[in-house]
Amino acid sequence: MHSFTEENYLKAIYKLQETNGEVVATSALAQVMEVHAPSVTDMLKRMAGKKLVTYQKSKGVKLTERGRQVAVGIIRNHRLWEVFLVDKLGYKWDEVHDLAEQLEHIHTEDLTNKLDKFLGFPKADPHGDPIPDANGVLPKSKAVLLSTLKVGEEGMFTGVTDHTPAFLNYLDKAGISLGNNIKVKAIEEFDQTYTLQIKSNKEIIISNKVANGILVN
Amino acid sequence: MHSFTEENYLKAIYKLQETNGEVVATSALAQVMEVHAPSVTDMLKRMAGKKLVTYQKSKGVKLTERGRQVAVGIIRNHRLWEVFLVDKLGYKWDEVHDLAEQLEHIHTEDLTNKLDKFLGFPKADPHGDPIPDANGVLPKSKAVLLSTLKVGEEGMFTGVTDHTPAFLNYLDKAGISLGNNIKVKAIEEFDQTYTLQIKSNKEIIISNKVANGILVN
DNA sequence: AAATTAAATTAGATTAGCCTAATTTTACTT
DNA sequence: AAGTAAAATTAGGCTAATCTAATTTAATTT
Repeated sequence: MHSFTEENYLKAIYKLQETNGEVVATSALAQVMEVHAPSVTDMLKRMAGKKLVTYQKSKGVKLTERGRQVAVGIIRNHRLWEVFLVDKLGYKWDEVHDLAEQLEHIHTEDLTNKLDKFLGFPKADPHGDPIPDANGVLPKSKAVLLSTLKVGEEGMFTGVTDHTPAFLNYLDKAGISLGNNIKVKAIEEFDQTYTLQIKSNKEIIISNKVANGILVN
Repeated sequence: MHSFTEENYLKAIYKLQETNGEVVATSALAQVMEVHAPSVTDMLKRMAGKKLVTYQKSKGVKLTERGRQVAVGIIRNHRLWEVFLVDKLGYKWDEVHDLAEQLEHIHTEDLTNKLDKFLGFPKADPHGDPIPDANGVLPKSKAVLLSTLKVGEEGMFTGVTDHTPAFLNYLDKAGISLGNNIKVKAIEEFDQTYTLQIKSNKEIIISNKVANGILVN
């Protein structure tokens, strides 16, 4: 139906629209897709021809409704495959991204829905990212960065903003796992470090960088 | 590593070598790959450059050892994914081929082996085709065509030579399933039809065409 | 062995997706 | 408002994988 490349552009545009606002710049896309700007311009023209995006020369791109549907479908598929890889095949959460990047492009509606059922209709992937439902609806999360909590406040660790293996590994080593309750015991003004209490027992100190990678509810 | 296209050529060459002898002709490949002959010539040159095949102008192709390893790896992966689709996701045996054609190209050694383990190290795919082991060894089958049996002889239904959905559906409808014991009760000389006894109870009549699609052991 | 037919190759194009270099458009300063 | 910097586009090329038309090589028939 659509090439892997087109699907990757759609996904990238979708994510940029989510985080950086409605209209996406050529340069931003070029950076995310790791190609040079003229390649993006080329591709956007082709995709506009297929009604996947609306593109105005030098004015950036937006997804059409159809483009959004495809993008969300890919994301749904990606996250379901991640659950499969972790829950069924025994991969660790920091190992699945690249494989899921490939598997996500193998999707018929039927396959995705059967996989969803097989996995028990999971609501989030191994990193806590919500899985869109079969209609392309993505539940709005009201999770906030751990770094926005004040001393004494607490929340449940429900997701990460940093998906790099390095960060995920750090969390493993620090003993911070999805679902844990995290309470901010202290914030050191001097160097912006946080003292946390995890699961009402152990206490640890993390940097601001780490606190910015953790989402709590 | 290798493109999907290269992998498909390797698989096609492998299968043609198995059935039609050591050396594969350009025209045979063109037919299987559903492309025109000059495309094959082109591709063979590229693949010879990568040491995946040995190719002599106008003399046909053979796989190199490396080419064979890759081809068998793809077949292993294809068959494991078919088992997954049928056993885990609930697909029927006539529905999985096209999906597995895509999934087969997503393969790291690790993924394939984890999938193998998850599926319980199956020895055959849903059509009875043997699954190569992790070292690329494919068990030699001594199955024979049902059409070669004489009256009174019997065997266990262990595979098909015709993988089309139409044929597989016919077998479903006729109540002939993998693993069934099949005994030839009679062969009608006039029109080459076979009267079979399935699982020591029901008796059915099949055509020669069907008898040529069934492998027994 | 010559002639014919069939198979394979070469030559020259096409498309998707990418590139670099040059140019144009937009945005930002002063 | 003019000048500069940054962003985007056009122009022209490249590669993988395909095509058609023309040619060459191999196989088969007389």
